[in-house]
Amino acid sequence: MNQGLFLSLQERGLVQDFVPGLDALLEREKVAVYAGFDPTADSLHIGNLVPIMLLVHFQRAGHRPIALVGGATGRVGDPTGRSAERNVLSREQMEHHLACQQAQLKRFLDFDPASPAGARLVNNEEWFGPWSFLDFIADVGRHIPINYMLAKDSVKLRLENGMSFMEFCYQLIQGYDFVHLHRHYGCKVQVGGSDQWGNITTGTELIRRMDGSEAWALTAPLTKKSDGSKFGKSEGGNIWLDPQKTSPYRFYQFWLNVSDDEARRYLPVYTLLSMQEIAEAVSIHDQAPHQRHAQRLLADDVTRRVHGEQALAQARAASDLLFGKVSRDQMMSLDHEVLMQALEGVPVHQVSKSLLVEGCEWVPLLSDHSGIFGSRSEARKMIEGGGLSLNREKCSDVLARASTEDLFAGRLVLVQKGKKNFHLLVFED
RNA sequence: GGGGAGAUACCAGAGUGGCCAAAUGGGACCGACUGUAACUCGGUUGGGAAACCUUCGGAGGUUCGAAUCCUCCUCUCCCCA
Repeated sequence: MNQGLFLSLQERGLVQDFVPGLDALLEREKVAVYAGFDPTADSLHIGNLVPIMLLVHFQRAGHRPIALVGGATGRVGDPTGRSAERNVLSREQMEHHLACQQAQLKRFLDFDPASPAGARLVNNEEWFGPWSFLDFIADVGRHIPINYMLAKDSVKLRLENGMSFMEFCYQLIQGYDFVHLHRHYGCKVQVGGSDQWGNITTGTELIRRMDGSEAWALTAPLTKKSDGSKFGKSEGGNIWLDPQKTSPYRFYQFWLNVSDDEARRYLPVYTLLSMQEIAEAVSIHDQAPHQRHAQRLLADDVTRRVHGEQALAQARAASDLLFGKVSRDQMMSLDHEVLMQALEGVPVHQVSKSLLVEGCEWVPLLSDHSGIFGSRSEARKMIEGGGLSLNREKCSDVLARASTEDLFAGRLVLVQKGKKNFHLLVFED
């Protein structure tokens, strides 16, 4: 616990690059530290979690975090890691995105204005909004050599295929954010993902040239999955923090499904557990890898922090229902409310109850009537292959007919296509 | 502007008059195994219970019969100006 913040971040695998002297600075004084967030979507996603966790660690060590949402930078567009110019968002869209992201950030950081380490939330639109282009190039542009800007990877890589002047200027905009925060909030450190290194150092460079003052930077390694594929995506796309976009159940499942190796690496990065606690957990995990102790710990911790205790409980209940050893009878006896919560996010298909009375066969019911299967053959083949379960009981008879006995809660049937694809069939009057 | 090659299912890619709903590989999905894993193995991958129907860039044509031959059109790639 007495270990310095910097060393502890290093130990957790949160340090990729840093400006020398940062270590000493953090021991010497309490500073303000900022991280920026791009308003490209109406929710943050788990890729944003790393810079957020960095800010959290800083705050816990008594430093003041500043979360910057990029109203201005969002209008320009960061060229980093992009091969083509991206679409520009409308102003209304961006306002909406910013508001959503701000609300999410408040879950992680303590914004108590009375505390010396109370977090601040700023929008760079505030200082860029009223500024004219001429003023900007006169006040800021004169201080930076174009060779310096051209040398950045984000620019170099794009010179071949061309990039707009707007995107070229991006690093200056972000760089000036740092200058502004340095002047008005005494911000001395910027943190971000390692892809932001170029943009961040433009900021420290500007501070040096414009104010003759020193500033520091720290970047965290970009999280990569062990197979090298991109982190934060699943079948359904990005894993968002917004429960409307990624249900707590999906979110929980994402973490629960990471590999052993990933779980080991993610625990220090995405949770606040001490290294000792993590070491103990990993040791328990290694004794019985199939129990996936590490994944459970990770999923519990992250889901709890992002979605809260209640959502976590529901996500776990849903996981038990869908993957646990819940039999048909047990399921039938479950409380309707609990069940519906557990099944939140499962696609719902409505069909007429009259089909049931007629004793309709399952095959047309699951294809023509509900659209769960694209065609009858597909449904039939799935049944023949043993891949269909109704209410967690395998259905192997192609000619089976639906009856009222198959319903739970009077009107529902849980259809399971293979192991992981669930659909809820609702019989309407 | 001139010459050549090509367009086949989710992708890649065989097939050049009937045996073609179309080889093979990849992907995807399912099953067994398993840890809601990896690996491996097996299956499925246009519709239809079936007869059979609709598909091989588009539109016509030849033929008993066309992915396959002919005509036109659209698009792609390559070479020469």
